[in-house]
Amino acid sequence: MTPDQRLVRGARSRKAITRHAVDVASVTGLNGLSLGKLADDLGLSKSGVAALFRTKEQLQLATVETAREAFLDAVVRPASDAPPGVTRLRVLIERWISYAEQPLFPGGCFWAANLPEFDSRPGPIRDALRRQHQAWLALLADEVRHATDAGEITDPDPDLAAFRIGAVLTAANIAMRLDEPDVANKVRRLLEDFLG
Amino acid sequence: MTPDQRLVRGARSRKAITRHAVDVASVTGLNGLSLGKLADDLGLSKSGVAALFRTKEQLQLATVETAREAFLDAVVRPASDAPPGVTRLRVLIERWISYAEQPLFPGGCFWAANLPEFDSRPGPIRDALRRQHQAWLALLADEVRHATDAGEITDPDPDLAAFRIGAVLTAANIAMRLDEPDVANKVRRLLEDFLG
DNA sequence: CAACAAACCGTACGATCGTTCGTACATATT
DNA sequence: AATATGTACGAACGATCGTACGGTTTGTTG
Repeated sequence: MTPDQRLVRGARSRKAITRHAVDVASVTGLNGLSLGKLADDLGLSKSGVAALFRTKEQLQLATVETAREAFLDAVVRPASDAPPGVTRLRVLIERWISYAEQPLFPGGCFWAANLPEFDSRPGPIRDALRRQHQAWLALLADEVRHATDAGEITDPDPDLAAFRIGAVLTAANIAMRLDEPDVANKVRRLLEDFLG
Repeated sequence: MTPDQRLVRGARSRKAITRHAVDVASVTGLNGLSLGKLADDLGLSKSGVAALFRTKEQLQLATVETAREAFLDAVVRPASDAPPGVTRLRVLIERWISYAEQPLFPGGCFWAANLPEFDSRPGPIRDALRRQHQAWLALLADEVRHATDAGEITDPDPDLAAFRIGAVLTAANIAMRLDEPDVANKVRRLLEDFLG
């Protein structure tokens, strides 16, 4: 069962395209993507790009998925080395701040950039973005739960705590994008206040 | 000095167009605006709309300004009846929740929808949106300052408090747009916890 | 009355968009 | 060896975009 090299090639091309599309979409939004632009940027033909994803919406969906993988690699996976509870929570937050401060994507947080554009437009793209957003909040909530179970902190509503953490982080992303000073420390103070 | 009726007419037309443009932009974003679409929606000609605003960017800027006025009418001005400090802060927050829950604009908060789209794109639109965003946070901070000066609450950093309130509110807007349940009460609990 | 200005329209322009079709080539399958 | 599949391309399509020009109508100013 040797792998089909045609499919391997295709998968590699798709990945290269969506990885670049993530960068573009973090600035211009998923709607700002254009097949011609992407093709030009990568030295491909427009029809070639269009053929790999049968429609633009599928390109956008694949882009969303690629963004998720990059986010997991940069933020979530590194934190899984830390012990559950408050310390892992701290690593997650610290990683997220780096993710926004030395931007993994040139436009900052991918979801902060694209959720507002699609949250009022029903369809598979909104569904995918919402699913990922909820997964991120659920991850935070789980860690808060761990922390309360271990007695590290006391919090009556882990879901609410996760909502609050997520709110501060995405607000921090906007503030950084608007070139406001000292945002990272602002966030650290707010969240340390919460964890202490 | 009777007013020039031609200019009056023009101003009224511009207002009608930008008021509709605000609604559209709250869903599709300011980039999703199109002269042809706006003209069709309002029964005008594309070239007529284009002539009233000399360029699309100026239409977008006028749209941003119209959104600001509508926001002031719906959220800020009603709260100015309440006495400064905690109670006015409460009215502001309650008004903002209504503003997002029974949306003044069909796509929810105008700035939550458009700031992420322009925060990485230098230019007059980003500048205008940022100015308004900062004015909103400054308003919240001023009210927090009033409250601490009056001894109603104790808070070492009103700017940080405003950042926190704004963060929770915009996160609430997203959550509502994603059809999550009971968001308003979530927010009320978080902010009451802060004000109490 | 003459000159001007603004609102508004119809038309047309170049550009860009997503999509489709036919084709060439490499790889798998039978 | 014959057939099918997937990548990639060039060319062309209809649609839509922002903008520009000329002309008509209505109101203002000299």
